Amino acid sequence: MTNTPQNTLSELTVFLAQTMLFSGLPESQLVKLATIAIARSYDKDESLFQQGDPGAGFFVVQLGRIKVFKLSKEGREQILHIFGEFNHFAEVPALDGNPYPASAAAIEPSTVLFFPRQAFLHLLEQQPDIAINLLKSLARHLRRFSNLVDNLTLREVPARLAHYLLQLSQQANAAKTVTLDVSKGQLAASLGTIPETLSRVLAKLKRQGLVNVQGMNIQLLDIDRLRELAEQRNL
Amino acid sequence: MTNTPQNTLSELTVFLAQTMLFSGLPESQLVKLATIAIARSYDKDESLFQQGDPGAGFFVVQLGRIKVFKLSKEGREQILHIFGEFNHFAEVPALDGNPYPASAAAIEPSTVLFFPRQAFLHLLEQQPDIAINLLKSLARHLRRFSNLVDNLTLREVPARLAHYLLQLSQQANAAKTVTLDVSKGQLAASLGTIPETLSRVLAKLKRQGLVNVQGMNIQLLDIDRLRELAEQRNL
DNA sequence: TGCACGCTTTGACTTAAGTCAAAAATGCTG
DNA sequence: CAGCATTTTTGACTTAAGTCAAAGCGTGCA
Repeated sequence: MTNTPQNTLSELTVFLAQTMLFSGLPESQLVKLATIAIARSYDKDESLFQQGDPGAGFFVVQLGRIKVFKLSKEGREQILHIFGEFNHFAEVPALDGNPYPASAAAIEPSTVLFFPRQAFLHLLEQQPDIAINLLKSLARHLRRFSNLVDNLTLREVPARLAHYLLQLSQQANAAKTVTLDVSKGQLAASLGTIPETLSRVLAKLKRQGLVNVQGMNIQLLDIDRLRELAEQRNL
Repeated sequence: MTNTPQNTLSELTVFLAQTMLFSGLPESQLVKLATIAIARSYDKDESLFQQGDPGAGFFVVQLGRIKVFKLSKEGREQILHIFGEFNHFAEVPALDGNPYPASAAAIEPSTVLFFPRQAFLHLLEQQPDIAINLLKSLARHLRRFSNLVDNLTLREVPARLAHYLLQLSQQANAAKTVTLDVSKGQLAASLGTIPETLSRVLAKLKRQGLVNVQGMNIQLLDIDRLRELAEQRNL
């Protein structure tokens, strides 16, 4: 990790205004926020913090992508979410001061803004608007979790994969061909499985004529049946 | 469901002040809150709302217990959490107006206070203290979820069960014998499994001399090994 | 250009946990 | 207290998904 002090204050405020958390705030508040933010850069695979570390503050992704994940004792990884530019995470430890409940690492070279807990709490007290935005933000995280639990326990791997592919397609406004935004290994960890299983399931979908796979590009051949598969939860 | 208008306003304010969400609020605010609250009673197994229903508002449990759960298409149930007296839930749909992401039902005869979305949002705007409490509350929910995902995907059933039993023991300040607070069927649904599997796992722990089971009472015979088992995530 | 490393795939096998069905236990309710 | 309904347990079986090991690929670096 390296501290990267190259942002000017006005660059920072412009950036902050584009995040969900700080959008709509008056310039004066943004400047204060920019003052307490600490820019940090991370290499690919470098860790930001580990599960159990004291909750020192929260992060806003300025550039790159950060995965937040849990690790089992045997080393299996469950990715909770991957955060991209303008996203923020770890607000809860920043709020309650308890340890981070998960770990975080950069999946590509990344720059983040770190907001130390105390300074942030201080600002929060003064600015109720931030509290409202923070509420929205936590609400979003909660819906994500609720969805994750649903996927992980009530659907089997093929359904989770189909669901994921359809979502990707959605985001690329209903494109028939999608490009994976993470490596297959990371995708497996996001779907709550391992690379071998993902590979086999993809091969099965291919065999059944639902998709065509070449590397990271996946052609969705039969959206209807994929949708059916995604809907069909558990067995 | 029946509306139960028997609370007096002062009874209500006294009650509300004891919830995490409304603690520390001035009397005047509590009265306003009491005015918009609607008391409802439910029989055992009666539904409060279903996944997908429009987010009409949130709930505070006055009496009894409410389970919040997801259902797979095949009817398997995953309990997200069971809320008891003074607990509140479904704040997110009340905040963002989107549909309930899960279903809720009474697991015993229960009375809840329902806070309709619009009236609540109105109060929220006027009272920043409520926003702060709400933040704490959502933070708590998020930590719970994070823990749930950990359990469900990174630990196998025996570890989840051991973890649950130890937690129960903790709550009864380290009692050696705990009484299940829910039926075994509901416990299975909380642990992300089915009654048959739970039954078998309990039998195994018994065979191994870790516990003694008689109905809902479970004697923890070897806390250390239980702890080991709980710690041991996945295989 | 080539080779070396990491990622992905494939194969053979194991295993945790689900399914279905029936028996046993429990607990209400009249 | 009997009798019925629900819950829990047990048994035999199936299956999804994990493990371990080896083989393919593919990309980037020297």
